[in-house]
Amino acid sequence: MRTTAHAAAGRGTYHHGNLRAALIEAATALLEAKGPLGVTLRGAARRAGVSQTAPYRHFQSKGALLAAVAEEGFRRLARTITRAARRCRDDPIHALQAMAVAMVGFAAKHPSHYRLMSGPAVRGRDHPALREAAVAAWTILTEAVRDCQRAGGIRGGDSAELAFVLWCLVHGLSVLVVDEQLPPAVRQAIPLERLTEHAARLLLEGLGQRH
Amino acid sequence: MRTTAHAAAGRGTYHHGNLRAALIEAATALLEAKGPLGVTLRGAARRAGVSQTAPYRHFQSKGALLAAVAEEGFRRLARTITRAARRCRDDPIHALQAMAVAMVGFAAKHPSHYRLMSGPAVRGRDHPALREAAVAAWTILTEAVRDCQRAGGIRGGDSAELAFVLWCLVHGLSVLVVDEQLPPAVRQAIPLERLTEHAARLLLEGLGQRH
DNA sequence: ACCTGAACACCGTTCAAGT
DNA sequence: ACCTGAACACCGTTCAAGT
Repeated sequence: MRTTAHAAAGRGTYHHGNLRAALIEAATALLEAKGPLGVTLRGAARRAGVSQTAPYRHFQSKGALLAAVAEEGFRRLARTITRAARRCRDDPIHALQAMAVAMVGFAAKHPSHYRLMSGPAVRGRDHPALREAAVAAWTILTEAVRDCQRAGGIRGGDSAELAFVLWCLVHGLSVLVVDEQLPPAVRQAIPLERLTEHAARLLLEGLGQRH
Repeated sequence: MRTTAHAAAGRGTYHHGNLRAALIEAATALLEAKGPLGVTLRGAARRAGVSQTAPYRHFQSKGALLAAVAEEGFRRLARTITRAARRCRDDPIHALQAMAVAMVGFAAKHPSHYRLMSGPAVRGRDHPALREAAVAAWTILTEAVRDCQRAGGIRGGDSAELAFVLWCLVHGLSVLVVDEQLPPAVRQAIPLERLTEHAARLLLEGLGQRH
């Protein structure tokens, strides 16, 4: 934030400011303001107060800048679900459900950012740091599943596999929300939070011990 | 197909050929060949053998053309899952599982097309025909759920709500596949088809009568 | 080491004009 | 009714040049 204010004021020449961080910040602002199609390398440079070609000193391409923005998104997502889980450390199943709700809530609150994170603009294959951040978020969920298994809340077996199914469900809901593709019949009546809880509960019942 | 051949041969002047269909076809070809970012209004026009501005007689904008391509994708998807279900008409639960596998298979086979269908490039809100096609596909799944309920395979209640949860799960998996975001631990060992079956089974157990 | 300016090959879209 | 050509305001990226 401070960096942007600095650039906006136009006092510095940016010759020793942290342009890299400023560009990530500018791109993020563009993303939230104008959506994925509104993010432009030139636009980010303008917003940071530098020439159109300056970004190439810090990012190999537009994709590399977007990857950095997405990476930051995954870090925020990880923080968000961690915080949600901490609030119910006593009941692992409840914690898992809270994480699911928090994740969908994050997507609903930052649709463009979530879209970028899961979009084709940045493929993790080309950006190791991005992939790491994504895996870190995903690992948190896996560990929460393992906690549930230890506590006897859900069946045994490969926790990564079980966590993956939950991830699919929550990610699928998030993406539908972000793309405004919730079927009208569903969207009309049910608040998002209850919808997520409901979906997670159905799955967790499937993951129960009884089967 | 025939239209493209016709255009490629360069014999007609396209003054009465079906340019609209030819453009949809050209855009689809570009999409499959070069991915979502490779689809261009000018490129589609070139491929169809007309000037850059000709498309505007048939589509209000690039978005409208993309919406038409996405619409066709939903129709193909609907056909695909219908066909899959027909092959096991005797067992509704098995049919539902087959539909899930077919849907993920469709996404894996046509990643760019699936991406476009669920992307931000085309919002259903602005394109009623697209929305209709999407709802039609989604309705097929809902009816399959209802069949299961009648047969006693899964619990009662709002079939749209249950179908929606299944849709989230399958769509989430499809999107992860398309975006190449399957966690390494998962992708390494398990073939996609088995993964889908496994995910669907877990959920369907959650949807069972016992709870 | 970091940044600028001009340039290239593209875009989507508009508008006047052609048949 | 349907299409073309020139034009406008943008892109991402490269390259030589500046400090």
